Amino acid sequence: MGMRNIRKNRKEFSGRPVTSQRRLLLSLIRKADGHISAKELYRRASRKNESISLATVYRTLQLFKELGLVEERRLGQVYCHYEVKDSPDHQHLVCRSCGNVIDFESPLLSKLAEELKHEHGFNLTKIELYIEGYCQQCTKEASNMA
Amino acid sequence: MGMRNIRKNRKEFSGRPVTSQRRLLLSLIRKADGHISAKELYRRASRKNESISLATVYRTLQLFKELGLVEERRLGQVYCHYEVKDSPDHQHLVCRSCGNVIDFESPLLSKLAEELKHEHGFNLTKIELYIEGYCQQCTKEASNMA
DNA sequence: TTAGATGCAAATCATTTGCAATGAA
DNA sequence: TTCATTGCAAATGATTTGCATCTAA
Repeated sequence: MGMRNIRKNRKEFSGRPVTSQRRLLLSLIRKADGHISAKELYRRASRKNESISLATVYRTLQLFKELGLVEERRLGQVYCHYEVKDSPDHQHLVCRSCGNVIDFESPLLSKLAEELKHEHGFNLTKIELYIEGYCQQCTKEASNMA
Repeated sequence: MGMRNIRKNRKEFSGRPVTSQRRLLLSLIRKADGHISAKELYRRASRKNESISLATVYRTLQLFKELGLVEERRLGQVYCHYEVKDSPDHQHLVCRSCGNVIDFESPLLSKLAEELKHEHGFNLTKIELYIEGYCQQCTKEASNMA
């Protein structure tokens, strides 16, 4: 008895020790709506575990990246957001006014990736779009004020 | 007499004082091959003006951005590069192995911008691509080693 | 038992800011 | 003269790291 649990634990982080912090952080990332910053993840984790440190959050995020569990994205010009890796390929629109992040996807991006491979012989490992602008809502509000 | 010079100076930075630091920095950015980091700009400026400070470099870059003279781009995950604004629309490929930055342009990107406007009502002010991978050279070298 | 993880504090690194001194107009 | 700019040093904010202590296996 107990066999199944041991196996399961061993696998969860590819043989790396399963700690309560790692379990907590992974579940919070999965619960997060799409993407979450290290700081916000730390805030939420602190509610469940008062003594968890920011360093652990960063180290765990690093580990999750290496294990391919999460994806790191730089949104805006300052800090990173993290999201569960198996979420479908998509990009983000960051509204300069309300700060909301809107997800979208487009087949044009994979076409672009193909183009780069063929025309420049580049072997792509990552392709991200960084976009700024005003969302529909904020664009409307601005034009009403004018 | 002198009228022309005064006019010219007034215009150069839209009425803001023309200092030797600003002149130096602008000329160095224009001489730079496409893009340059704040740090490297500071290094080059220091050769001509020993006492120039990094703070001035950052403040001047900030001003140039506001005046629309340069464009700020985040390359890699850490720091920014700056480039003269009237350079044609293009994007960068950052090689993960040799670190070289390769410029390229593609009409697909403006198509994508159009798509976003129509499908999400987004009013775009900036669209950038962030790409990582291995350049042709490094890809070849890696496969020779295998 | 022991390699690897954690918490804490201090360290980095890019960028920003307060302030007194300086310089352009 | 006067207001903006500069240099310097200290402050920020995100992220990383050294180290002594814990803990999963």
